[in-house]
Amino acid sequence: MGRAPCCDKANVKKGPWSPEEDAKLKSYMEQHGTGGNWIALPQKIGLKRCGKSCRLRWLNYLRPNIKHGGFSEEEDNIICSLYISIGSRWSVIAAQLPGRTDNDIKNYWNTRLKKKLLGKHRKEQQARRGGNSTSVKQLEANKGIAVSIAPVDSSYQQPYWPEIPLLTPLPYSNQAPCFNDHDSIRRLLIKLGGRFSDDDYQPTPIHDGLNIQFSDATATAITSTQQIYEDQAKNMRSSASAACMNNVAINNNQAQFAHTQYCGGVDLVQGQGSFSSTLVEEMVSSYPQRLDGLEFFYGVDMANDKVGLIDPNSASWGDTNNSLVYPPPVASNYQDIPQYFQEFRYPGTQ
DNA sequence: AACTCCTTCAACCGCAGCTGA
DNA sequence: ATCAGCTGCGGTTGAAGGAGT
Repeated sequence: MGRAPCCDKANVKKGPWSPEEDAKLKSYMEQHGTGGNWIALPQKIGLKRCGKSCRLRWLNYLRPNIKHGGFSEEEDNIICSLYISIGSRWSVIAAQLPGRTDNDIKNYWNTRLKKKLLGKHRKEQQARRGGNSTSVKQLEANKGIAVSIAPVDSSYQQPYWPEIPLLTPLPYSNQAPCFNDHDSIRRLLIKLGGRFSDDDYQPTPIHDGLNIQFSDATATAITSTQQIYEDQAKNMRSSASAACMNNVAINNNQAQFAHTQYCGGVDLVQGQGSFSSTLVEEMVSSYPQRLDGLEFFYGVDMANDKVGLIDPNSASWGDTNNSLVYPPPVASNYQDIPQYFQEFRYPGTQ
């Protein structure tokens, strides 16, 4: 016996919404709100729609202050930076962009930003490697297992490590991090949906424990890439970018590989939230201004627009209402926007 | 003009998590 | 502790329109 359907599929209208339906829903929502029950709402207002469909229509289209299209460069930077940091958690990303919906951002990323980024990245790799790069199609074909495959032969040169793109320091980022206790960080990360190990640095082959079968060549390349990360991390332990690589490359023993990440200039696979909490703590306490997009570690209470300790048990980062009512801090100048993204957005201007 | 291919984006679907009984 | 109902999320689909031939 399967799960009971949320509505009577046979008597439910699908497809595009008519202006009349929009008007009904909008008018009801403005007067009454959901009444705490989306499922019952369509019946109340005489719509032959699934409750989920009503919710989606309201959140993505009818809700006040929704912006469509026309993403600014600032928004591009924020989206890219957050995607790099946290992956495809569109609701969290949307919460950083007032008036934007997760659906919009997701569409924008999938149809435009990703292509631009990959295209740009490939170009640069080709330029650097004389055309020996992983193609976009290959990356896509790997179904989220996108790893820039470095040649493993003896002539292999130092890999290309551009700076991790950095957001302009946020207004509150010069504050001392509030999450300086191990458990708070860990609980918040769990709240955000990750799984985290208490184990500290434990070098583990990047492909260990994965439910993914790599070809020998790919596995070799991943191992090789991991070695590069480890070497880089050892050499650059003092930078957040090294810590990022270190995290991603090493602490994947519990990983559920869900996201294709672009980090540190290399497309790589990031375990879903399997950061070492100690490393996170180290990053937070030592290099707060370099935690791209991870400003939630800084303890900003968005709901009250103040810096302070968020109760990790009550913080709700997916709350789109907050994003509308309390605009998040946004970079206000471009002097620190990474050259990479400037070039990516305005090719050939530098 | 007609056709095909590509891009965009609104909407759908299924799953996971939360909550209350 | 378990279960059912509901919500929220992210991946995917498909219609519509634009671009190219």
